[in-house]
Amino acid sequence: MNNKAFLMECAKELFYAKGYDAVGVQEIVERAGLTKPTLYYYFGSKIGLLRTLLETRFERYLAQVKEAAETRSDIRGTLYRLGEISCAFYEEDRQFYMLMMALLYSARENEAYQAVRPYFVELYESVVQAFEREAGRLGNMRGRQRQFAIGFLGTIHQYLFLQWETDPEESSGKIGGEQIASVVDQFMYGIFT
Amino acid sequence: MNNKAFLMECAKELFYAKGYDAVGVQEIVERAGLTKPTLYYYFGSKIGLLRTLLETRFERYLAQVKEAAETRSDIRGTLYRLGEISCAFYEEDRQFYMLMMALLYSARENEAYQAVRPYFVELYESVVQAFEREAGRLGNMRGRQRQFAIGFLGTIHQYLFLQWETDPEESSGKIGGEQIASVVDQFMYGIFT
DNA sequence: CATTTTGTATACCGAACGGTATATTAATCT
DNA sequence: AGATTAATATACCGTTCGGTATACAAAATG
Repeated sequence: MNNKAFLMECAKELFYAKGYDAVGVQEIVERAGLTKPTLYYYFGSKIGLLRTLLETRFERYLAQVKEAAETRSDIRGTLYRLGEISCAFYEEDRQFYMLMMALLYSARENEAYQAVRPYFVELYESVVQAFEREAGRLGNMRGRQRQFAIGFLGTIHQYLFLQWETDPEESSGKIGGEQIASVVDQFMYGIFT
Repeated sequence: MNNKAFLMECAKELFYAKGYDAVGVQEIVERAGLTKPTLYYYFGSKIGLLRTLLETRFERYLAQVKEAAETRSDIRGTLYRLGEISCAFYEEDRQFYMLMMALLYSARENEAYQAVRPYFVELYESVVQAFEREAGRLGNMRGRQRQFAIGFLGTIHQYLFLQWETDPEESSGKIGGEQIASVVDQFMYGIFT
């Protein structure tokens, strides 16, 4: 790994562990065994580092979500696919996933929040579109597409959050297709399934 | 309002707006028109201030939740009551509610996270108990009480989060009983209601 | 081989950080 | 009224903050 990628990796670990604001530039470069000017050479600023990190990691996930949301299928298949993609994204780097969530819940005024917001807006809009496209086949949704979209993403996330609380390290293996199906079904048909 | 309460109020606003770590003690006392030793007189430290804030605001909400979770009723009634209490808590002080959520999603190592965690654990356990108590009447839950509890809290929260994104200021009035019922029903019976 | 570009380090900037030793004022108690 | 306690302020501590001016080395380019 070159120094640029290594700085991003170190920064991610520290941002996850302590929160973006609480991590100093000095701390990042020390962990990487480098010095400050090197960081500023590659990223220009601390927020520039975060932006680059988001760009290189979140965009691929977002592209997959968009594709799944636009692909014509039944609603259950689409939701399952979305669940699958999200779980894979979580599995790929649990720390990064949790970092994203933490940033999403930080304050509006915070520059770190402003850096992640566009990604989540796009993510959310993609899922809204999926529900909207299915509106006809799904019966009268009474304009609740937005509620469903945020509800579904929330349900998936809650499930991953529970996984995380139970098993922060990757010790108990990957999340299976059955588990995803169970969560999708709970969302679609409620708790009596 | 006395200076102690005023300091807590100012701190809450700043913690909400910028995040716990990013707010300086100096900043808090400046907003309150006081000085640092006054803050340290009342709270001992910055984290002491946060702890006092949580104690005075979260405990009442938690007590209500516990009572609702322990009161014998049908599952729908219990969930509705929990929804009602959570919405009221949100309405009472939206900034505080969002601050709690932000703290919950901050890093494990962070002292602010460690300060809120016990409250959320208790909250979560209370709801698990409610599901467990209903297990008999609810059919075979296949040990999914925990999944349901976190799923339910997540669904409620997602709804409030959507409210917040749509209308951060309290402009469009209180959340009605119908809306709460709609969310509870979606959780219980899925999206085809 | 000379020059430019890329990558990295030393050493520093002013500002803000959390926290405190000490003094002073205002209120309460005896 | 005198003593005590509660509440507030001035001025300071050492440390760390994000960021930079400058220099130097290695690699690529002519």
